[in-house]
Amino acid sequence: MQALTLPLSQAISQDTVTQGTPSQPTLQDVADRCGVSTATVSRCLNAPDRVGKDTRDRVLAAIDALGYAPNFGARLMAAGRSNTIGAVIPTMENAIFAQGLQAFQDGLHQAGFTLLVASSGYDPQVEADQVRTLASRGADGLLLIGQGRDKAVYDLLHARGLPALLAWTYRADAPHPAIGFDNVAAMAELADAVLDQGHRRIGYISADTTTNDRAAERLAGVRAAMARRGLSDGDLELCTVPYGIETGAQAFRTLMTQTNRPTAVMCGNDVLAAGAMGAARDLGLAVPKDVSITGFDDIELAQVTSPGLTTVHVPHAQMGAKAADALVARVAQDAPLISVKLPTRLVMRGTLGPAP
Amino acid sequence: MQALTLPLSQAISQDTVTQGTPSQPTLQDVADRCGVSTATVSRCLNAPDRVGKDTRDRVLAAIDALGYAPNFGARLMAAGRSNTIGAVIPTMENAIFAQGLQAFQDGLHQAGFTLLVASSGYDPQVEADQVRTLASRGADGLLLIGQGRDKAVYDLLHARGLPALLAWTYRADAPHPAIGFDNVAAMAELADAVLDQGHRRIGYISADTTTNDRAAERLAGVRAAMARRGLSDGDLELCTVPYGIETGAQAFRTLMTQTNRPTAVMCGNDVLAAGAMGAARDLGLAVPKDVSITGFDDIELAQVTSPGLTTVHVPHAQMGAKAADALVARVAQDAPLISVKLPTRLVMRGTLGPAP
DNA sequence: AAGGGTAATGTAAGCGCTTGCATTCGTCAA
DNA sequence: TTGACGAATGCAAGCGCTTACATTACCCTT
Repeated sequence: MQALTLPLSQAISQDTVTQGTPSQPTLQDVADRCGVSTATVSRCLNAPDRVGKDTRDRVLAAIDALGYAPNFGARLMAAGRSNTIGAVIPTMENAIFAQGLQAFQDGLHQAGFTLLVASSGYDPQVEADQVRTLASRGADGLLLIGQGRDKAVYDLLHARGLPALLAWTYRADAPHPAIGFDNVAAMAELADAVLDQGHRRIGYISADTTTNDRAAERLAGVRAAMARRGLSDGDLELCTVPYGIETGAQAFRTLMTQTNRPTAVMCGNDVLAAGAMGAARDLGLAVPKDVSITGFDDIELAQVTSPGLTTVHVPHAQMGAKAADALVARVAQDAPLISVKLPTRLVMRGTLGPAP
Repeated sequence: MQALTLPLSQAISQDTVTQGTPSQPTLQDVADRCGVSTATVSRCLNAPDRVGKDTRDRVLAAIDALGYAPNFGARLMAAGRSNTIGAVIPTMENAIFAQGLQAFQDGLHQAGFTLLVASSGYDPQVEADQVRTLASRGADGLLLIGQGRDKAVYDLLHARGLPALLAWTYRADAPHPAIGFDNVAAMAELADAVLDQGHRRIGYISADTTTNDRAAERLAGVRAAMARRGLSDGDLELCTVPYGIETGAQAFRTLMTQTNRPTAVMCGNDVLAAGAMGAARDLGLAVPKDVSITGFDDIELAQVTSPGLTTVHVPHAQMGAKAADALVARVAQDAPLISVKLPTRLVMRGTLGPAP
């Protein structure tokens, strides 16, 4: 065992740098080896029932023996299909999309599809780039997050004939097929619960609403709920920050150090809320006695804070799985993409209490 | 706004199902449009300085006008390079690899490379499959997690001439280039800190050590530290569970409900530790007064528990960035892959205290 | 026994791009 | 003026695979 204080250390082992030609076995090699044509081998792989049983066995054995694996580029070019679905998500940094994406990937894998993931960092320009990249890589279909993006992107998809499914969003009036939930209504329901506890000064920590339509919708949900009770916009103290635990903490401090501070701080998602929880602890504020805090998404984080975060549960896994099924059906059987609205559910843990 | 209680709902909008041929513009189209050969257009893209300035401008304009994007499959087949790096990680579900991966992706993107991510679910068989898939997709290089995997996988990589870099691991005696940290030493250091607090009955919650060499190494670190103090294996209460917050909680309950229970519970990573924290709360045990808990990794979760988790900080972002640089250099300039050991650091938050 | 049908397999034409080599053409030195 | 040379460009051969169509070999049916 080594001392832990070793400095960042030096070269130890290295791989063998490019030598000879490791050239892969090709269809032709397999064909030669069992005295059939490449067509037959190809059919063994793509339509096994169109090949005689013994030939098939022989071919499969040869494939195994040679360690043959089809060349993706060639296949893509010849067949025009890639058995690949691309996904562009805003970020991989936090766990918001992790569980849904994992389910999505599992679903695809089961159907023999591969998932290509790209992240945009919430930048529309980058997202457009990533879509282009995935398209030119031959993705057969795409999963995108949210509705809000440049028309140019939708045009590109249409021009390419590339089916796209939107996720983490659902709006009855949306022009594109989507699978998700109603951000507005879900956050409004949570806001109702908060207002029911007698809170009238509400703080709200939001992600940037200009490039993130889910964030905008959630904010709209709070506003709607407040309006229904006759509360004005002035009763909502808004603080917009980038996603992150630390930024959430800062925003919370900002909200709580002003005069006439809110009695409840609602957050656009659990990550921000977790940050707020930490800041509350540091400020010596008891949750929910001194201040209530809520989140949104119900990711793992929400169970870990103390007390557990009151939040909105989103069926991530179900959404990912259904999205995979839908896209596979669309790509493989030309089934139309259909919008689906999934139910969300309030999860009352311990961070929401009556107004002091 | 809709009622939140709406049932999982039905078809609303659908995309236009396959029509006409959306066929993309090709190199030939671009070439025709400006009266040059495809070779010239290709060179404009791949070796601009080998083309006259005015021709180049004309071609680039045409590319823009036509919205041309190169066909990846064709390019891969003709050139044999894909400008793609693949990564196979155990899971996307929790945040353990998220931050490192994000940094990795950023680094690659900056160098003009694309990242392909696949996850294995800690299943060696699936991992081997994913490696094969990525290889046949023309990945120019691979990032893999940990050292432990079947020799067949390494053979495959070697046969393909596919450079691979291992991450989240570093061992001086390792046969393959790796960038990471010394799991054994890092966990031993943490165990020393625990033992320094007078704990003698140690509980340890581990992930499955048979398919996860990092988990095995961390466990070895604890054992080594204990051995150095003359403690026997009997003083270590081991509980092995799959990764997860809930499984961590269960394991903690198991450890604490037995007679002669441990005074400190060390966990193989922060996710398990977060679960343990929750279980401690539910059992009415104060941390660290009644029991100490430690984690490993220092992911976001670790800041969110109350009190904050005492853990081992791993330089995820640095690791991801360096891995990207190394692989790009290897692929683009044939630079040898070099093993790098990064420093870890104990983070004393609040969950480790003196033995009761 | 002949004709027709079917299942199994082979033939060969691309898919869109890169790149080694050939060609063209203008420039410059002798 | 001529030849050599280099820069710019064109030509065309693949890269490994899929698939429409052609061919072959059987097995039935009448």
